[in-house]
Amino acid sequence: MFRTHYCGEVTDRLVGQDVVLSGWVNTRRDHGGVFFCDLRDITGLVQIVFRPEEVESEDLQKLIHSIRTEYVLRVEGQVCNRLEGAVNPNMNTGDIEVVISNIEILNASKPPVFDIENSRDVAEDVRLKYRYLDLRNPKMQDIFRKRSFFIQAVSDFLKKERFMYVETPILTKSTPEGARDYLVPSRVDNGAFFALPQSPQLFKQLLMVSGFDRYYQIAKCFRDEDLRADRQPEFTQLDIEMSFINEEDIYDVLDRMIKHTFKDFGVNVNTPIPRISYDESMRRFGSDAPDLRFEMELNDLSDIFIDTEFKVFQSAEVVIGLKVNGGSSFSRKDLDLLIAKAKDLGAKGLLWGKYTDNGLESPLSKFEKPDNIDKMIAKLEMEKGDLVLIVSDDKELAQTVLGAIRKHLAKKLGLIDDQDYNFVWVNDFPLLEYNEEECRYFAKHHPFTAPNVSLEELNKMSKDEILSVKSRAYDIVLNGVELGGGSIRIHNIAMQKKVFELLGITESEGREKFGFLLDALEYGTPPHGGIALGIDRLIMLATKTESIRDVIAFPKTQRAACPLTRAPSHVDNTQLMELGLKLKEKLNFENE
RNA sequence: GGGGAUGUGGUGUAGUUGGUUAACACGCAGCCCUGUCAAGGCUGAGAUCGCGAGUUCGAGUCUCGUCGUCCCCGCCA
Repeated sequence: MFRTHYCGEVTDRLVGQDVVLSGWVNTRRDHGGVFFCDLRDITGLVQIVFRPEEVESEDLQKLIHSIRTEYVLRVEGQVCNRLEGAVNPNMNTGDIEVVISNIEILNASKPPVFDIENSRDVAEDVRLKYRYLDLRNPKMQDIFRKRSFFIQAVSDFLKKERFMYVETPILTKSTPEGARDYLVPSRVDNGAFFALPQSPQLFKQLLMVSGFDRYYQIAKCFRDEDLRADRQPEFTQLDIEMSFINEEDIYDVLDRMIKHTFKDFGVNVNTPIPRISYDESMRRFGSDAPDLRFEMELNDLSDIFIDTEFKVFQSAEVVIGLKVNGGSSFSRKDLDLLIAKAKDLGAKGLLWGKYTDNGLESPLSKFEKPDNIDKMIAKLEMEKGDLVLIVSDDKELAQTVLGAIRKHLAKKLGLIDDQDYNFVWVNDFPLLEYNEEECRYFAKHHPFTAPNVSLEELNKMSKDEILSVKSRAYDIVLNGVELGGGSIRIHNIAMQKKVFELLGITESEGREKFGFLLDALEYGTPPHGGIALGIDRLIMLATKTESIRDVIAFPKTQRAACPLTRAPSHVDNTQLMELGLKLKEKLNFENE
C-alpha cells in the first residue's frame, strides 16, 4: 500500500494515527541527526520528521541522509502535533507533522533543472523542455485542476440539458474558407490529403440532420496560423449545436451554463448576459469584443468638423475622438508612443489635445476653427486636465485604432478592476465583409451562417444592400476577449446555394468542397444553430494567466514547435515514399 | 512576410565609457551539525558569456550575420 492519506489532507484530526504517505521531496532540512522533509503530492505539503533515536537501524539512518530534492518516497509514521513554537502558520498542514517509523525511497531523482517552487520565473523554453517538472509546481497544477473542474461542470450541466456527447473525426476534409489547414497525407491514396479540423462545424450540423437534437463535444481544433500569446495551433473548443432553436435558446442555455460553471471559479455571473450589436460595439468601443469593465467610449466628431478647412479631416470618412480623463498630464513622450501605436495599427496619424487653463493645447489649434474646437470640447464634456485623442480615417480603421488605444490606456491607467468578470453578447454582425486584396466577399462568421433576411428578400437586393445584411451570428465576449461565437445555421438548400453564390463559390466548387452538406440539407434538415467556446482562453481568464501556454499542458512555442518532444521532426525517406511524397531540394547558396 | 525585446555556470541575475583571475544568490559535491520550515557552518566543483564572422593591441561589452525564445502587426475567430 502506497498511502492511506494524501499529504495535503493530513490534518490535526488525525493526530495519533498511523499513516502511510507517498510523494515527492519538496524540500529537505537535514540537521545531521533529526531530519525534516516537506513531502508533496497533488494535494499539497506535509512535514515529515525523522528522529534517529526512534529508529534503531543504521541502514535506515544512512538512507535518510541520502534523500535529495524530488526523490519519490513512501513513508510510514504517526501524525503528531508539532512541538510548541514549531508550528508553521504558512503551511496548511503546519500544526502537525508525521513522525517517521519507516521510509522507502521509491525512486531517486537527478537534481531538478530548476527550482520547482519558482518554476514560473524560469525561461519558458527551459520550462517547456522539462514540462513534466514545470507541471509539478502547485500553481500549475491548480490551473489544470480548474480546467478539469470546468469541463466536468460543463458536462454535468449539459447532461441535464439533454445534450449528447459525440466525437467527430480528426482526419477530415480540407475546406477552402477560414484558416490554413494542417494536412495529413494519405498512404492509401498517394497525393491525397486529410486535413485536421479547424472546428467540427460541418459534422455537428450533420448530427443535427441525423436528429441528435443537442450535441456537445470538447473538441480539439487545428489552425496552421502564426501564434500569439492567446493563440496556439492546436486548441480546445467546447462545441455545441442544437436543433429547433433560435438565438434566444442559445442565449438562454449559454447564460445558464456560464453562470453555473463560473461558480466553480468563485465568480457570480449576472444573467441575462447583456447584449450589444456589432455596430454599437464598434461605434462606442472600437471593437467587436468590447471590454466593458471601464467606460472611456469613442465619440464620433464628424458632424462637428463637417465644415472644417483642415485637410486631414476633409479627406477622411470620419473623425472620431477618445476622451481620456486626466490625460493632459501625459508627457510628450507618452503621446509620441500613442502616435506610434496608432500608426502601427494602420492609422495615418493620431491627433491629441490637452484641455488646460489655456484652452485646448493641441496641434489641431493651428488648423481648426476655435468654434469647432469649442463644440468638440462641449460634445466630449471635457474638463480641465482631460485629453482627447483623435483619429480621422476610414470608419472601421478609425474605430479599431481608437478601440485598441482605449484598451491600452485602460490597462496603463489602471482603470480595470481585475476582480471583474464582464460578459457581453455581441450580435447583429454583418453577414459579409469585403476583402480588398482578393476583391471578393468573405463570410464574416462562416459560409453556413444564416442571414437575418429571407431568401426572397436577399434575391431582390442590390450588391450594396447585401453588404448591409446582418447575420444571425453572435459572439460571447468576456473582459474584452472573444470567448466564442456561433450562429443560427442555414438549413435550406436554396439559401445555402445563394450564400455560396454571394461568396463567389461556384456551383461546381460548392459541390466539390461541401457536396456532402448540400446533399444532407436536402434530407429534412431541422432548423439548428450552435456555438463554440474557446476553452483555453476561458481558462486563461478564469485563472488570470497571461499566456495560453500556461493553460495547455504541453503547448507549442511561437514557431509551433514542442521543445519537449522536439516535434515537428524530419522523417526518413521510407516513410515519405509510402506516402508518395518527396521533399523539394533545398536551394543551396553556399558559394556566394 | 514585417517591427520590437532578449540570450552570461544547472536556475535566476550582476558585469560602469571595450582592459587582463567573469561576480552574486539558489542549486550541486564533501565535511560538521538533534527542531527546522529560504535550516545553519566550513570547504569545493561548475560558465571560453547562444553560434559565426568582423572592428580592435585587447570584445561578455561595439558592428554585421545567424539560431533560439518572447511580444506585436499581417494572418487567424
